[in-house]
Amino acid sequence: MSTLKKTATTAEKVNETDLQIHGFRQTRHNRRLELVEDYVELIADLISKHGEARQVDIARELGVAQPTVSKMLKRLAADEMIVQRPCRGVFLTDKGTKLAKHCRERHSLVETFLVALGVPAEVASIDAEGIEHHVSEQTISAIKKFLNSDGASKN
Amino acid sequence: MSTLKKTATTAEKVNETDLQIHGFRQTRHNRRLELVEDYVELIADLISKHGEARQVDIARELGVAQPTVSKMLKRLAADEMIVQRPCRGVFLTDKGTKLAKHCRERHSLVETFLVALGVPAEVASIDAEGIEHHVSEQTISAIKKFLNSDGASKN
DNA sequence: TTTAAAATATAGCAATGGCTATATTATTTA
DNA sequence: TAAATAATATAGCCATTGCTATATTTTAAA
Repeated sequence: MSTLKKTATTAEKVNETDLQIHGFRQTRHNRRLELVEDYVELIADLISKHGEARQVDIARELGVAQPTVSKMLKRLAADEMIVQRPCRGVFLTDKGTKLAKHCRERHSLVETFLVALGVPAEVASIDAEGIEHHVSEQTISAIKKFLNSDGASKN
Repeated sequence: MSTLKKTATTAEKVNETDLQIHGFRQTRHNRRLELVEDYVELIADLISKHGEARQVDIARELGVAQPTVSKMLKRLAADEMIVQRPCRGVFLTDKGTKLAKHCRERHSLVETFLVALGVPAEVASIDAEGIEHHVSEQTISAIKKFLNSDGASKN
């Protein structure tokens, strides 16, 4: 009945759907990085605003419980994104700083872009939060190009 | 030391960061729906292309194992998104069809938009996969408006 | 109508990301 | 310095999403 049935177990099918598989795999991979990116980005924000990033602050900002943050920070420390100093909060390593910088730039770019498109600021803020992690370098370039020409056309 | 410390345990803080919390909560909520949306969208695609959507096909397209699909379909059936017919694949309920339609439209809109922005088709396809789940109705409207005016300016 | 093959289901494991309740460890302050 | 408070860590639970290995059920074929 199905055109797929006959070859469902053969190897030829693989090539046919390779791109699709790659797409979903890439997306799943991005989804696993989302939380890490949220954390380093938030930690950078807290440090720049308040000079420190404590677990209670992170937990409050993210809307999760403190032990959840504690567990995640352990993971980030294992990944060498942060260092923890007792009762003094967490600090970004070079690696973490680089990632945070990248995320902040990408985040603000996406948010600016949405606002430029006419999305209300509050909604743009929420959408950007989810979208940012899935924006490739090529799309970043395209957005930058758009913002430049858009800005030029309005001046 | 920190400006947060003094009031960290008081209720006043809540209002101050309410929006931020709401943003992350919204994003976490969206993230939980991503998989459901991926499935119904893919099921709709498979049915329209091949007249049926079997677990093996879904698994191959998503790049996961068949038991993973089996488990997820159980959840989708419990959510009344699909009905399962043994050895005949899965079919969308009205509810599932509505969601799939919405997702497909949103997905293709985002992909079209990225291409219109100048993102290479292959990259646009991957990025759209991740982005689509985080695009609000307001952003959809803004994109539609852009595509219309963009199309008009080139005609 | 058995048998072979295909499709689906189940069992059982692991990692992740939540939670509450309860230590433990640092820092202040009395 | 001892006690109180603040910050962090740990224990132990749950749900989700993946996996492999192995049933079980359906369909098709001999």
